[in-house]
Amino acid sequence: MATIRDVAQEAGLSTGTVSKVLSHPEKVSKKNQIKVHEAIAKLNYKPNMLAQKFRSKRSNTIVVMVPDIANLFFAKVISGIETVAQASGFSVLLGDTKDSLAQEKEFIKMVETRLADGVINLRPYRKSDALLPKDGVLSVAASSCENTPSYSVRIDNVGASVKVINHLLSLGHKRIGVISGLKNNPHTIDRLKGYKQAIAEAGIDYDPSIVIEGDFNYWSGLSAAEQFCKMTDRPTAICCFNDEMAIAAIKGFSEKGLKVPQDISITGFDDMDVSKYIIPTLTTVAQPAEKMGERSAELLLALINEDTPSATEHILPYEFVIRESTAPPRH
Amino acid sequence: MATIRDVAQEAGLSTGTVSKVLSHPEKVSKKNQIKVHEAIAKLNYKPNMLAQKFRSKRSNTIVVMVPDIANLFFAKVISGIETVAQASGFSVLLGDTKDSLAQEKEFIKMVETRLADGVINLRPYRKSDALLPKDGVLSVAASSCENTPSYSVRIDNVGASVKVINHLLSLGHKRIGVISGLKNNPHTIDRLKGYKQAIAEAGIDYDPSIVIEGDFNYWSGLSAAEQFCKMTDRPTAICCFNDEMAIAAIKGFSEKGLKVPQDISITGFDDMDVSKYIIPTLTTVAQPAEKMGERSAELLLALINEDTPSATEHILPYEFVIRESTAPPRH
DNA sequence: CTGTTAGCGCTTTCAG
DNA sequence: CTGAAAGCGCTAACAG
Repeated sequence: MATIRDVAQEAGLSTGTVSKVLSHPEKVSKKNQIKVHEAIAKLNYKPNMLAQKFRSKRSNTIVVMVPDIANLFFAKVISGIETVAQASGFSVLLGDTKDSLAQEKEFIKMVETRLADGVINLRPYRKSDALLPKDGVLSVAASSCENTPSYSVRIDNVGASVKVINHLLSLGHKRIGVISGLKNNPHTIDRLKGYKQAIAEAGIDYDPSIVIEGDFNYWSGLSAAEQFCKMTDRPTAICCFNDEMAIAAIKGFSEKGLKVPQDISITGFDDMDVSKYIIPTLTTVAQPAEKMGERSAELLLALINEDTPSATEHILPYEFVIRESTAPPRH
Repeated sequence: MATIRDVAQEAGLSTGTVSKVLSHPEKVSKKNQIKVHEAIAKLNYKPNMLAQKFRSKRSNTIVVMVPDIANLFFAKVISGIETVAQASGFSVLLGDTKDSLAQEKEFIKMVETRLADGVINLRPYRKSDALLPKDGVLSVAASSCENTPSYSVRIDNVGASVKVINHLLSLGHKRIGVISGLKNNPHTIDRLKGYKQAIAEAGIDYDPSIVIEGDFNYWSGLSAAEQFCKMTDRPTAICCFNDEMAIAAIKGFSEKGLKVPQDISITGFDDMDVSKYIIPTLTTVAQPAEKMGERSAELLLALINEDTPSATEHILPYEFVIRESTAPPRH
């Protein structure tokens, strides 16, 4: 394996000059630049980046921690991060934490040990369970929630939730159920806050019996739908806290002979691709996933370059998409 | 930032001993181990992994090249890779190539420059467009196709395709259409080969007019369905080369008033999660995505450890899942 | 078991 | 503009 010294020897120059040709060619005479490039070609020399990074104390790498990479929303955020990172010559180290705090610690250690320059966390978290921010660890939270204790990028979950409920109210729904995420999940908390706020404004009392806890996965949506079917005073509309559970609910109600949206309206959250494919297409809140990734990466790179970002919280616009799954209630 | 020398000084020992405590503690006396750990804690020392990797010439990193990370199938393969890599103390560097060969070259360079020990490629390729294998670059192809010129992991695409068509034939279908992927995509080639093989065996002539080229994306499936609707001698069943196009086709036919499966049967490929959610649920070929990722990682790690893997081609079992979207044709 | 020492391959002053 | 030389922080002989 050829080293810089071999190249120097081959070119009849010093290692310092060769190094300069690679990083600051304008400071080397044209003649010697050519000599060096010829030697590099002849020896098929590839600089050892590990040595380069070690020496220059810059890893040019960021780590992205994700609870579950096989989740389309996260995958899209990551895609946005990659775009920005690549454009700046940064690599992204993927950290699939499988929702384990121990794993998160492991990945944070990567930046403490200089393997990476900073970290983007895709798990939403509040002060209580926050491993971040941490001294000496540059970090930003993507897809975060209210009161995130560090640089963060998110949508206004509370506002989006209010918008969904107002849409249902305006269609004439009075009894609106919820399939939420896990109780202590930050997104659940924010979206539930919006729900309560909206119905309160409409003069409707909060009825916990029609707020069923899900876990953002398909099966929990299905089982919630079954529970709703058994109710004597069933809601005429259900607001689901993500698309996956909404799609499951549609399936669940259909199987019990209820038609969506004629018999019951359903809304989602996220706007996954499939949400425009299914029958009926889903009314939902579109999060700008790729954009959120891009912004997070820009923020982190700014931090790494010791710029001070303009703001701590970056709240991106969402879009409320009305499709076929919502309609006025039968009376 | 504390270095190993600071720790050595604090503990009243040499750097060699400190280093050994970290890597081979059994070769150091208990007493000194304690001293070292105390010094580490006191100084909040974190070893510089960049120096460590540089010195030991092992990056303990693999790069995964993926054409599009926001594709659930790939995301699942990656998840499998992560699992195995993490268990062996390896990190995975994510390389979203966005289908660009130039980007692939960039990522391959990472292993040539010792930033990574090897690479897993998720884009299927043949000899013609192969950047890999390459001297000095350990690599394995995950989700590959026939005639992949390197270590590879895949399912038997030809056989799976035959199975799908035989299922449709056994239901009584005689005119079976195809929505394929891009013509020169290796998976398209393998699956089309299976299709031709199966109808030939059934004594049916190949009719290119009912084989419509898609691109594995939703919109191409939708437009193909519309083309089929216009045909006077429309097929009674359509074999789609992935689930996304199959789901689009179901939507397309439904919009034209055709019922699936009563009026037309549809099959997919991949078995994405949504395929069991949609209405009707989709008959499809389930690829063991996570397993494929795990196997690929195991293979690459073996290569890195200079073991010689048992085989070059690893063909994993697929599962043919019969659901609601296929039924006998109306006559 | 412990300390000493010689680098890994590269970048970066600093003279010339 | 170029070369010589001093390390970056760590590991791995080797000698004691």
